[in-house]
Amino acid sequence: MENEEKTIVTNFIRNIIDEDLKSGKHDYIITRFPPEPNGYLHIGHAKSICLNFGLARDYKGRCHLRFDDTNPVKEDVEYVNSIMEDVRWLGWDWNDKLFYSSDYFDKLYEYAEILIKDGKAFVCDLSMEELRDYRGTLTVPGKNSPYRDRSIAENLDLFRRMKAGEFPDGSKSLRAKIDMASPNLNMRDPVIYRIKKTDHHRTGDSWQIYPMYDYTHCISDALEGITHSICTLEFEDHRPLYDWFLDQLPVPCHPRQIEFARLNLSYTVMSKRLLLELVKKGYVNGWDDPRMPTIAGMRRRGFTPEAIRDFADRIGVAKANSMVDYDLLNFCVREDLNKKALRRMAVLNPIKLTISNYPEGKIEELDAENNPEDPNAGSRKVSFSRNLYVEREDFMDEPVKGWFRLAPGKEVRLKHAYYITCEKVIKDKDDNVTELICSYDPESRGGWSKDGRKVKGTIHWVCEQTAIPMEVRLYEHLFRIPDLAEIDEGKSYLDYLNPESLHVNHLALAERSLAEAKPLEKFQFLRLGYFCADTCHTADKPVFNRVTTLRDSWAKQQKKSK
RNA sequence: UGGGAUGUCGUCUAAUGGUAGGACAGCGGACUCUGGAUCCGUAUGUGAGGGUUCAAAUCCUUCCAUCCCAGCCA
Repeated sequence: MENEEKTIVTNFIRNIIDEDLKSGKHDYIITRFPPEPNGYLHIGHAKSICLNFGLARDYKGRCHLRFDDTNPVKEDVEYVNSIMEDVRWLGWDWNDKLFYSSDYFDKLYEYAEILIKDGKAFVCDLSMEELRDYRGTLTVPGKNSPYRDRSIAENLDLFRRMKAGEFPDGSKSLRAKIDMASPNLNMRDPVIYRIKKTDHHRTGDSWQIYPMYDYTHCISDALEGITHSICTLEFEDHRPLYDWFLDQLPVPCHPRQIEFARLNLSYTVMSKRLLLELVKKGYVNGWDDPRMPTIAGMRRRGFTPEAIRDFADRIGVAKANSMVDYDLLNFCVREDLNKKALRRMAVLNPIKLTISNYPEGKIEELDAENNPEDPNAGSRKVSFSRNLYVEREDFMDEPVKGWFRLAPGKEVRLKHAYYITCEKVIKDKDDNVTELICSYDPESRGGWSKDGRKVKGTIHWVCEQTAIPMEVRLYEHLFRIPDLAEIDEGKSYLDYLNPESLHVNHLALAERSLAEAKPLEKFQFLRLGYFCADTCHTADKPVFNRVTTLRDSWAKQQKKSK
């Protein structure tokens, strides 16, 4: 990924790193991406991944992949695997720096005993409900636990017995002894170990107690020698606790936690909980549904890693909460796919077109360039005959001002083929247009004429004899409103799901070569947009997903004049 | 009404006391065998008030708005 010919835009984290390097605080940097394996990665994670791995790349440091797996009831190897696949697909490499917080369970336990021996942690018998009462509220201070003053020996004994599995889930916890009156709730004697008699996906049944995030994360960072521990804004209040643990314990170093604003994208949600609900309740077809903002979904939709990385660069990194316009994502894929995607012709809503003066039974092979943006992409043959299909929307019986596509008496160019003129419109008894009879100019083969006559409109087409039917899935935003944080009183985000988010089209016809597409291969269907062969695509049953449309200045103009 | 943060074009983001800049979106135009791409041009912004200074987005001050925190989740 060295060749990303991008000018690096600075941000406040890079400024901090620059200072740390300049002052000699660090000679190199180590970052980490620490997902919890309890769901699939989404575009918001991609922002964090590109930030952390991108920093490591640019500063010639390294970035660890660490699974933050301290809560076995929510976590699963399925997620571990999907996360590794997605990070790799995005183009990043953690080399041999793959870790799990569970790798540190022994060390974490030892440290906990140190805290106890130093009188900085105690075993508490309060139930969850009691603990809530004792914690106080945002405005009133908490009260000390009645178990706060147990002797060190008793704490040690109880903690060891917790570990040995002598007590039921939830009956006891190990808590840090900090300050129940702290205005920061996180400092009110936070729980650091809880009893969970649940098997862990890596450690099996060897643990009956599991450490909490706040305790685990800072120590894991320190053990790995992380220099800059980058997380999202909601952990800002946790930083004093992050620092507190590291100050109490004989850890090898003290990483600096830096918080940035997570990504919000318009017309979608970015919460693992909500995404899980969409999957579980069947509002979408799995984590890789092309409408999902998951990496897996976007991959299947046809987004490229390059486009996503470019997007991550463009949105920048800051501390202010923000909402990024989905159009920026569209821009990024279009820009990438414009350079790479081979052009093909397909008709989504076909109408029959017959060329009256073209010999019956004749089929000729015409040259068609594969990508005007890339001379090396070469060309292909497309077959042409008397019987064609064109896009129904490219014909207008009574054309509006500025229309330069097909209309009665009008001449247009069939892309790569001939000039044709619409001579006759055939309609059924309900006045629906069923067929267009046209004439062609044999002198215009290839799509131009010697007399230099101007033909403004160019439309795409397919040949009836050789076209193949296919299924095309067209997508719109998953939700009807841009900001799901702004929903009406008493409504759920589910009430804002867009019922139109998926259109399945079975009418579409494509030029023959598209049958040979490989799953996940991307094309530009001329004048229609970028399309990606679905994971279930086969030559016998071609299925394409629309990644995004092309820019359409005609449609925009029409919308405006309406 | 506790604590922590954040406010710069419509959106995202730079500017570290010295000309408020870029990108997307928008608008206008050129060009075009994709109404695509490309190229050119253009409008729009420092939350508000006060203060310091030759000079303030930046420093001080008073407001205002928004977000986060009361899991044995991360």
